[in-house]
Amino acid sequence: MTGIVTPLFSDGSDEAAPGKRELTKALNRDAILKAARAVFSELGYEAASVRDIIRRTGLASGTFYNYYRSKEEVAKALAADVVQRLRPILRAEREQATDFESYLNGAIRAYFRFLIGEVEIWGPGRPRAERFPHIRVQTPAQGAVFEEILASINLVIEHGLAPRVDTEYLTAALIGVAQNIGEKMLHRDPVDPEAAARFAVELILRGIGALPKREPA
Amino acid sequence: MTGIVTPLFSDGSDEAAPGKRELTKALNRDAILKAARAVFSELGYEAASVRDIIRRTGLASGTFYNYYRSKEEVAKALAADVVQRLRPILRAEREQATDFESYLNGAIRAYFRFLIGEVEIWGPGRPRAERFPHIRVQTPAQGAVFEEILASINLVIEHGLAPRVDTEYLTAALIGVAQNIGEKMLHRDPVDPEAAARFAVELILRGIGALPKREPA
Amino acid sequence: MTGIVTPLFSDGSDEAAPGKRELTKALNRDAILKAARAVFSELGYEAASVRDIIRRTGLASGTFYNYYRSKEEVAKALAADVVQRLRPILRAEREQATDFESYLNGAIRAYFRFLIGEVEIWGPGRPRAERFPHIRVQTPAQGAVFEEILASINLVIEHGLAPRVDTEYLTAALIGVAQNIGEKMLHRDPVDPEAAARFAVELILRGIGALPKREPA
Amino acid sequence: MTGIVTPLFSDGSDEAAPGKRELTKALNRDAILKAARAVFSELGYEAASVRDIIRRTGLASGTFYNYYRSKEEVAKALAADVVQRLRPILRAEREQATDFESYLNGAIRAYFRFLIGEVEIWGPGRPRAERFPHIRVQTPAQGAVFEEILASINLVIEHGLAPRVDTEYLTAALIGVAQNIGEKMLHRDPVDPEAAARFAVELILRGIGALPKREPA
DNA sequence: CATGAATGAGCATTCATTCAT
DNA sequence: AATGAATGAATGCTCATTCAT
Repeated sequence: MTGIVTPLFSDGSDEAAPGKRELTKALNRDAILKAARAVFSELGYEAASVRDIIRRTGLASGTFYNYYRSKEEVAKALAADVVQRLRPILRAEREQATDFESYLNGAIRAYFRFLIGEVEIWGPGRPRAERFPHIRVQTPAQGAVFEEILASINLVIEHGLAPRVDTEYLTAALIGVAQNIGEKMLHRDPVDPEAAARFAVELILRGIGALPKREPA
Repeated sequence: MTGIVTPLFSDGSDEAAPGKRELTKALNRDAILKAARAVFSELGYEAASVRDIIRRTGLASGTFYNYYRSKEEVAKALAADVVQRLRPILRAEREQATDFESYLNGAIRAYFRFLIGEVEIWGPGRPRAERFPHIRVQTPAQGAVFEEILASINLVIEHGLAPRVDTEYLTAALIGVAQNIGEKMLHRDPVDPEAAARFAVELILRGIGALPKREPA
Repeated sequence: MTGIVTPLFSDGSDEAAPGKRELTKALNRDAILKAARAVFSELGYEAASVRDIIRRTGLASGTFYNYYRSKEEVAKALAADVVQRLRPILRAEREQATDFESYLNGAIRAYFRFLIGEVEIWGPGRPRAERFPHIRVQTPAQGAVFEEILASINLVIEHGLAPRVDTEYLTAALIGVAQNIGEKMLHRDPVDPEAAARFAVELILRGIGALPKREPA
Repeated sequence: MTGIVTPLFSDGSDEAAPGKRELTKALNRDAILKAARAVFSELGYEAASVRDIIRRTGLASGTFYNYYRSKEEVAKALAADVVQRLRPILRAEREQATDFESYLNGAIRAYFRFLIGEVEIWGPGRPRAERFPHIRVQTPAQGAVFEEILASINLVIEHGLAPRVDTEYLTAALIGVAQNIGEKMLHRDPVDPEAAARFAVELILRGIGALPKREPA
C-alpha cells in the first residue's frame, strides 16, 4: 500500500525546484487524475466509485479527499484539463479561418488529431461496455470535448460565417458526425485522421451545399 | 402496498385462454417493465436501482426476482421490446425501397416518428443530467434503437444499395446525424418530424453526392 | 451472528396469535430499543453510534434501518416510551392533588419510584463517565423524563396551585433537586424512595414557606 | 493560514525572561485552549472534534499534538483552568464564613457572579442542542465547576458547619438548585445574580430550617 | 518546534439478493 | 407465486493520529 512515494534520492538541486512535499503532492494529484481517467473510461462515470479510483492509485482512501472533494470534482478537473488543451487549438482554427469551409476543415482535422492523443479517454475496448453493450457511456472528458466543439461552432456561426441553414440542426448534425466518425477512426489500423476528416468535412459541406457534387472516384 | 397481486382464491375457471395465473404474471411483468422504463429515463440507467423500479410498481421487492434476475435483465427486456416494435418498421422501409435515397428517406422518417411515440424514453428533462451536465447517458432502449438502425443500414448496404463511399464511416455519420437531430427535434415546439427528417436526409444524401446542390432558398 | 431468531417451536395456537413474522419483528424492534438504551446509558447519546447499537443486538447492520431511520429516531422512540409510562402517573398525581403541597408530595414520590423501575437508564456505574468524569451526559430517556416533570409542574402552576414565588426559578430549583437527589438515592443501599422523597419535598416546601420550620430531630 | 507561528529567525535575544520560544509556546497553548472552549460551547464536548479546534486556531493539525494528546486532555486543561480561577474564590468564602448561612450566601453569590464572567462556557444558544432538544450536554468546564462547588460544600460540612441533615442529599440538592437557577439566570435580561442568589439561598436555608418562614410578600 | 499530507479505522447509509412465511 | 425482513458487502466520507520535511 505505498502508492506514490517520496523519491528516495534527491537530485541536489534545491534552487527553484519544488520541495519534496510539493513534488509528492503533484505526483499524487496526477496519479489520482490518471486513475480517475482510466476508471471512468473502463467503468463509465456513473458506475465508477471513488474507491475504485483510489484503489487504483494504491493510496489510502482518505488521501483522495485531500485532493478532491468528490467523484464529481475529479470529473470536473478531468474535463477542465481536456478543455484547456483543446480550446486553444479550436480558437486558432477559428481565427485563421476565412469562411465556413476553411473553419470546418481546420476544426475537424484538429479534433481528430486531438482524439488520437487522447486514446485512453475514448480507449477502444471498454470492459464495462461489454457487460451491457447497449449502453454507451460518456466520460466527463468526452462530454467536455463535445461541449467545447459545440461552443466553437456556435461562435463561428454567430460571427456570420454560418451557412444558410437551420443552425441548431446543423450543429447537432456536425457534432454527431464528428463524434461517430472520430470513434470509428480510432479503431482502424492505421489510424488516419486526415482521411477521416476529409470524409466528414466533405459530407457536411456538400450536404449543406457548400461544395460541388463529388466526382465519381 | 400490494400492487398487482395474485388473487388469493381462484374461482375455479383455470382453463380460459391466458388463465388467471398467467394473466397476473403478464400484468406484473408489464408493470415492472413500465416502471423500469420510467426509472431509467428519469434517473439514467446507471443511477437507477432495482429498488427504484420495484418501489414504483408497488410490488414486493422479492417479486422482482421472480421475473428478472437483475437490473441488467430488465434493461435487456426493455431493449428487446423497443427493438421488436422498431424492427418491422425498418424492415418494411427496406423492402419497399428502390434505391438508397428512398430507403434513407423512409427509414429516417420512420425513426423520427417512432421517437415521438417513445418520448418517455428520451424524455426531455432528466434531472440527473442537470447535476453533471457534461455527461450524456443513454437508456438501454436508446442504445437498442441505435443498434437496430445501424443493423438496418448495414443490411441495405450489403444488399448492394450502397452508395460508393466508405460505408463504415457513412453509417457512423448517419447514426450520428439521426441521433442528434432526433434529440433536438423532440425539444422543439411543435415537434415536426417531417422537417427534421427532411433536413437530415438531404444533408446526408447531398453529402454523399446522391442529390443535386440545394437551390438558394 | 444470529440475533433474534424465529422460535424453533410453535405453540400450535394460531388463532389470534401474531404470525411468526410479526413476532420476530416485534422481538427485533424490542432488541434494538433495549440495546439502544444500554448503549446510550453506557456511552452517552452523543458518543453512541448506530453500529454500537446493532452490534449489541447481533443483528446485521442493515437490519437496523428496517426499524429506525437513525440514531435520533431510536432516541425519540426511547423517550416516547419512557414518557408514555411516566405521564399517566404524573397526571394522576395532579388530578388528586388538592394543593401544591399534596401535588409535590405525590409527584416526587411517583418520580422516585419510577426511577427505581428504570435503573438501567440512570444505571449507576456508567463506564463512559469514567473515561472523562467531568462530563455528565443525559440519555434521551432522561431528558424526556425531566421535560415531562417540568411540564407537569407548569401545568399545576398554571392552574393556580402555584405558591407565590418566581415560578421559573421555582421549577428550575425543583427539577434540580429532584434530579440530583434521585440520582443519589439510586446509589444507596437499600434504595429508599420514601426517605428521599421526604427530604426533597420538605426542603422545597419549607423553602418556599409552605411548611413550618422543622423540629429538631 | 498560519495562525501563531514560531518566528523563523531569532533576533539573537534569547535570554529575555520568558524567551521567544517559551512565549510562542504559551501563545499557542492559549490559542488552543481558547478555541477549544469556544468549540465545546458551540458544538458540545462530544460532538466537537480535534479538527474543529485546530481549524479555529489557524495552526497546523499536527501542532495540536505538541500541546495536548487528545481532545480529552484539552478538556481537562480547560476544566483545570476554570477550577483554578474558581477555587480561591470559594476558599475565601469558606474562610470568612462564620456559619453555614453566611457560607452559603457567599458561595452562591460568588458562583453566580463567576458564571456571568464565563458566559461563553454556558453560552446560550448551542445549535447542537436544538437538533435534539431532549439532550442536555455539559462542557468539561461546566462539569468541573460543579465538582468544585461540591467539594467546597463538603469541606464546609466536614468542618462541622453542617446543618443537621442528610448531608449527601443536602449537597445534591444544593448543586441541583445552583445549577438550574444559575442557568436560568443567564437567560434573563438583565442578568441579575443577586436576585438569583437570594432566591437560591433562601430556598435552601429555609428548606433546612436555618431561616424563619418568609414573610408574605 | 511547526507543518500538513498520508493513513486507515470507523461511521452512516444503501442496495442487491435470499428465503422463511 | 407474492411477500418483505434479514443479510452483509459496498460506498462516500470524516477523523485522530503519525511523521517526513
